[in-house]
Amino acid sequence: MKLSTKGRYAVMAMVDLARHAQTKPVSLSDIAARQEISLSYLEQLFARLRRAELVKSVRGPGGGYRLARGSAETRVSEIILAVDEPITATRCTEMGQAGCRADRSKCLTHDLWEELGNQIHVFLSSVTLYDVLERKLSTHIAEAPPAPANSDSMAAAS
Amino acid sequence: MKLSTKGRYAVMAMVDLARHAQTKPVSLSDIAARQEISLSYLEQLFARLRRAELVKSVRGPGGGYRLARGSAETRVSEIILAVDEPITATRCTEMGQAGCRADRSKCLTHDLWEELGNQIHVFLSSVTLYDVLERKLSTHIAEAPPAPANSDSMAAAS
DNA sequence: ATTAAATCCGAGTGGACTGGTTGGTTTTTC
DNA sequence: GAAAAACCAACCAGTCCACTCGGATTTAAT
Repeated sequence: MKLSTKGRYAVMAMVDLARHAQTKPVSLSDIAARQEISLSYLEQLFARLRRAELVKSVRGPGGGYRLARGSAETRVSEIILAVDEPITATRCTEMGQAGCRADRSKCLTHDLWEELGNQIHVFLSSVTLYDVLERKLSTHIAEAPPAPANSDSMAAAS
Repeated sequence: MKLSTKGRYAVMAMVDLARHAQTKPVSLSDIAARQEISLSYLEQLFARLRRAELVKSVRGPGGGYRLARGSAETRVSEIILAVDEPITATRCTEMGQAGCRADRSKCLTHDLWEELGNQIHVFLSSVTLYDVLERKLSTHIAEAPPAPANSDSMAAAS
């Protein structure tokens, strides 16, 4: 799973949509204004979200977008996968299959990246739009490992 | 924490170094040949790794690099932080402090990205070079969440 | 002393990706 | 018919990545 700002914009927009979708569909210009994302860029993102069947569109005046499913049934991982198509990892041409399997010593880190991908996916799959809105983040997953030495600084995932 | 291919190259190189550092220091041209990374690019990466005091250099013929600490005392998170300087997250100008704290509704996803950053950091901090070499990845951290709906596809983290 | 192996250093570069713009067209409501 | 909205296709400036090039310094071996 690729993690880029594009995916984050999409999640921001979807959270905004989930928040403001009561009865009427929500127009992209509303989301653009609230989230300070350019309208045309949002259009590109929502074209992908629509193809992934995460949202439904209503055309014409008073139209806009609705969530295809409920906010509690839409997981963050799905949004990111929809806009940020996977892309192949560094060497190992694709995760499980051929390529890297050949020369074992050259891809010692293969398992590491695969496991990291699992971690990220598990986490983002465990969070729905509803969770984000209600601030019910499941912090239950990880508990601090032994981690003996000095604590190095933390930053945003990009 | 930023996740890019640069960080992955650095980890690949450091694992290679840990593997081949017996008595002699390991030259970058050896690592470049084994890992198929350009020598000059490796030089840039190791300049950062040296400044971060993760490796020590020995100049002159027969020289090269050594791990500054043992492979079991060098965590993957440190390597990535050394080469891939953090960079500020999307909106929220920096994680904890000012900026995004002001307009709460605009940054509903703040907590999500912060928690994701925590997850990634915890995982990468729990893995040392020794673990990667010995293939002792600590998969103990995450256990599958409820995850009711269909399982969407998995891919590499980038 | 020379040579050569290696680390160091800084500048530059092609390509990819980001975030956005422009300029439309269709659909639909009023 | 006017206007609001989704749609769509191209294009673009900036940035970063992975890499190259051309050196310089240090030092071991001859």
